[in-house]
Amino acid sequence: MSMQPDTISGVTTEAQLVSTWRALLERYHATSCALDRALNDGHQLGMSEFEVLERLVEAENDGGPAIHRRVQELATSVHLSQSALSRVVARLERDGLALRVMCPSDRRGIYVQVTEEGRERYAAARVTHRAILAETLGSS
Amino acid sequence: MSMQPDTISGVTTEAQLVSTWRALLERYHATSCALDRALNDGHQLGMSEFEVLERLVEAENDGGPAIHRRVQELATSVHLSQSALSRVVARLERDGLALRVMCPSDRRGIYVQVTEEGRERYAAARVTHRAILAETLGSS
DNA sequence: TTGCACTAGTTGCGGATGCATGTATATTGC
DNA sequence: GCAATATACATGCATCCGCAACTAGTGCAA
Repeated sequence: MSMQPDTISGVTTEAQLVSTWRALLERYHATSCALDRALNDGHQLGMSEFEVLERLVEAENDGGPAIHRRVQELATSVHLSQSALSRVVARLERDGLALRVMCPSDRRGIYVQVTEEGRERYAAARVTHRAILAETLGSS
Repeated sequence: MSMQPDTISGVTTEAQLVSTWRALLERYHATSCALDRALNDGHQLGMSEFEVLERLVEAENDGGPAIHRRVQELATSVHLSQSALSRVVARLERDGLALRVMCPSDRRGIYVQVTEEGRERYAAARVTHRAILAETLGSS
């Protein structure tokens, strides 16, 4: 019965919006489920852990071996709350994949540094990660 | 040092795949966070609850007022595990938005039926939902 | 210096999810 | 008809997440 969605102008239709959103959800869930399962099964790594490791390794490659990352900076980059990121880092540290280093200039801040084991674990997981992306996103 | 990504052919580059995936994550998180907050604040509804209500209402509109949905069917439709969906339905029922009806032909199965209050709550939330989609996905 | 507001990160807590399992019902093979 | 197997949903449990509160450190101002 009710009011039709705004189909008249060239502006995005409500129905189009919804179908875009559903497609986005579909792709997101398919990919993240496959990723999470593959990373967990093959590398004992959650998606969040992988994403954080990737940022740490990228930062190292970009800026030389001594560049680390601030916790907050990492949080926005991987779309997690600060508290969630704090715990991801705690898990990485517990598993020997990263290190918390006190920032000397501001003793509240923490630098997060990937360890050698972290680099190796990431390198291995990266192959799996890219393969899943190719499988799942390639056939979009 | 290492091997370059497969940049040669017209096939999707690894780097393209990753940037596609990151963009997807960005859009997903931005939209789902905004949605979840708006639905919670304005309508006491989680995203999962909203999605399930939407499926129930759609089923009613498609097939007349007596059509319900199987739990498992709903689960795949909203990208939740069967157990998660069982609990979503439990919450909807607790809040008076849906009803579990025993399926007479197969007494293991249950039909989920939206209540009048559920329809009203959905109708109100729908406006918010579409507005957020327009804001967040429109400016893609 | 001392007081106060602000920032960085951590932690208590409640909620949502997936996996494995449990319970009840249906179906199949004999 | 009956045992074995499969299906549909519910539940115990562990994990992860966000919010709010907390701790520690910084900076500014009187």
